[in-house]
Amino acid sequence: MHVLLPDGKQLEFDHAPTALEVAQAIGPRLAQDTLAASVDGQLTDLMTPLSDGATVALITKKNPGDAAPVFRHTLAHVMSQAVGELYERKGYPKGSVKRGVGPAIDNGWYQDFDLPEPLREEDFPEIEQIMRDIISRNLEMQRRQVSKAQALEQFAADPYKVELISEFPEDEIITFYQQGDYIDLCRGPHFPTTGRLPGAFKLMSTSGAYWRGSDNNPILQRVYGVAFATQKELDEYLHTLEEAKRRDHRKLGKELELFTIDPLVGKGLPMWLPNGTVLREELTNFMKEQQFRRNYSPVVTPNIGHLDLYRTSGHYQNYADSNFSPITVDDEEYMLKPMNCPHHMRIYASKPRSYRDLPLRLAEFGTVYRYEQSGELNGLTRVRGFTQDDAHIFCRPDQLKSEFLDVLDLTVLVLKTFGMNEVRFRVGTRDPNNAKYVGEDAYWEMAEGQIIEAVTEVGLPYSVEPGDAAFYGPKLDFVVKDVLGREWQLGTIQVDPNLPERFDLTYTGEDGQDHRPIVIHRAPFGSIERFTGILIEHYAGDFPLWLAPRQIMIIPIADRHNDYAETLRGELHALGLRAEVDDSSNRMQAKIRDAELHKIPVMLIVGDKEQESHEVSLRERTEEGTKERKGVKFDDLKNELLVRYRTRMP
RNA sequence: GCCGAUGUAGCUCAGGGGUAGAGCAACUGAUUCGUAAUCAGUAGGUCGUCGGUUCAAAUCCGACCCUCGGCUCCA
Repeated sequence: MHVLLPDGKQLEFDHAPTALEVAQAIGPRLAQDTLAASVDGQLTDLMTPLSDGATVALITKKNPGDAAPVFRHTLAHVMSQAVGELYERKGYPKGSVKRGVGPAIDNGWYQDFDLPEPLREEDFPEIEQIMRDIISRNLEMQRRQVSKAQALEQFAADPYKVELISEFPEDEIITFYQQGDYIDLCRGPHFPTTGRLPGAFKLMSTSGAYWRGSDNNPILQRVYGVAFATQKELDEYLHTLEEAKRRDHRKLGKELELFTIDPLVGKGLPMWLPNGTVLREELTNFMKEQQFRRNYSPVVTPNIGHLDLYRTSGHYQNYADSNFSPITVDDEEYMLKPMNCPHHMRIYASKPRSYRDLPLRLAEFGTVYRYEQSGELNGLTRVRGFTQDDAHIFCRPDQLKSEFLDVLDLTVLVLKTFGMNEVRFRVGTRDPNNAKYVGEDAYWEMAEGQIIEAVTEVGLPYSVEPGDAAFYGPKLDFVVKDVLGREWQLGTIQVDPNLPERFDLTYTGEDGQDHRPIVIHRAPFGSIERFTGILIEHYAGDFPLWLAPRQIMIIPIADRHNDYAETLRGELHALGLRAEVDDSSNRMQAKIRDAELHKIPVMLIVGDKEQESHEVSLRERTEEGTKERKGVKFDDLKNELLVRYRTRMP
């Protein structure tokens, strides 16, 4: 038996060694400082026997962050043990705490419990204290392997573990880990001792979670924790959470008076306030301009449709759970529209189409209504009524790729315009083993191939995710990462031969025969509500000039400058710029503070000097901070602002 | 929908069985000031809703609603 070290050195053993034994063979000091190992690139612990010829890189106290998933996992066990001890302190007999799963996740871990009485967040400090105590006991994490029968006996008192073990194959060797008197079924890996665990952890929250993720199962109590190799990283993470709170679009939406959600109107039904509407209209104008250039044809369709329309499209049957219930009028049934496509299909069908008419690009800012579960509703990002920047491109198979390329081009322009630089494209293809996908193999191969060709041609980074396609065709989603590293799914492009089929859409080809068009569904913003929510957080409310609902605040230093300020406001307004005068009796400093708090990007300060020479003093909020320019000719500034606005520069 | 937490003035929050509090915002008056808070005064609340306990409920109990954190779902 031998193992390889990263420097190419080879170590011989007369048995399958663990990574700890490898470390000991190199030196006892190293063995003490080793936390985990990377074996053939896979994170492993020190207690697991290695296979012959494996390459072993030891992770030591020098860079403990490399072993983060391992110590997070071990901390889940330590917390699990601590919770057991807490309930003993509360007077419950040993074994009354039952456990679900407890994996490491991004930034930390969670552990599910079935508890005799719910855990409260007030209990966190005590649990953390017990955890620190367990760490200071420096318990050894022992790895044990038993047969399935022995495991069933070992965990007989814990129904959740029994359920998991029962599903293993009969001959499976079952691994569990033990520290002190705490034993848990677990695949590992773990730190060798609790004493080597970092102290930079914190219990964050508790919530309910269904056993094995199914709402038919009992609900367990899940406790979340975060952990890092160093206190500094933990502090940074907590700071990021604070930053996320500061950027929260629900908070900023209220402060900047962008939108409101009123229970009397209905939950999940946001109303756009004047400031928010200005922002929304800037977004839709941008998209309208682009669609005009790309020869889209705008259409408008009603907010409800006959139930037969959705029976034909399949939306009524396939998405019954998330539609609003039908409305009966004069013995006919109607439904709030959950998608715009069925209406657009009927517009296509409203007259005979020739191959010369294609591609036909029907675009609509269409408002749709979907019944989202109440617990899902969230500000603007998850709502029951929203508007899509929707379009359906009806094309011939030979036009598919060029149309797809044009949609991709538009998408990339959108991302660039809003400074969303970290973006990921996800090509959802069919899972060949899943029967839900309709249509012929030849079609799928053609459509999937064309999408991947188009994405490659544009030179975008993409991943292919089998099984992620819609049941009728492949799709392309774009996912952006924000400044805080959170991912948001924006728009989507889907290729669909199914709806033209269901609606029996045809065009007359060159050959005089009827042919079936293909439809591309696309929505670069996706939902305008959701996109706006993401934009608010992306800019932290500091919108670029063209998007800022309140662009310019003119600040007269004293009342005698109000008339001059009002003249300037009128001139700016005549150019289409959004300018206001703060003619309150506040001091200039207070007016500036007020404009700052409202995140108004441009402040024009005018006093005696400016009034005499038809100038302004400029104070701007920029990404780099406050920028001041004094003695600026107003006529020059007017032009500058107008150009910036029209060209959508920051 | 499920689990848990929360709900006091427009906003941020204090109070906790016996007359409802502060700061900011609003309004009125004074002040006219050079790059993030001028001073004084006035007004503002069915303490989420409904019910119960009590001589007395914003406070204790119950149900419901909204919101928040998760779970599940997302054409």
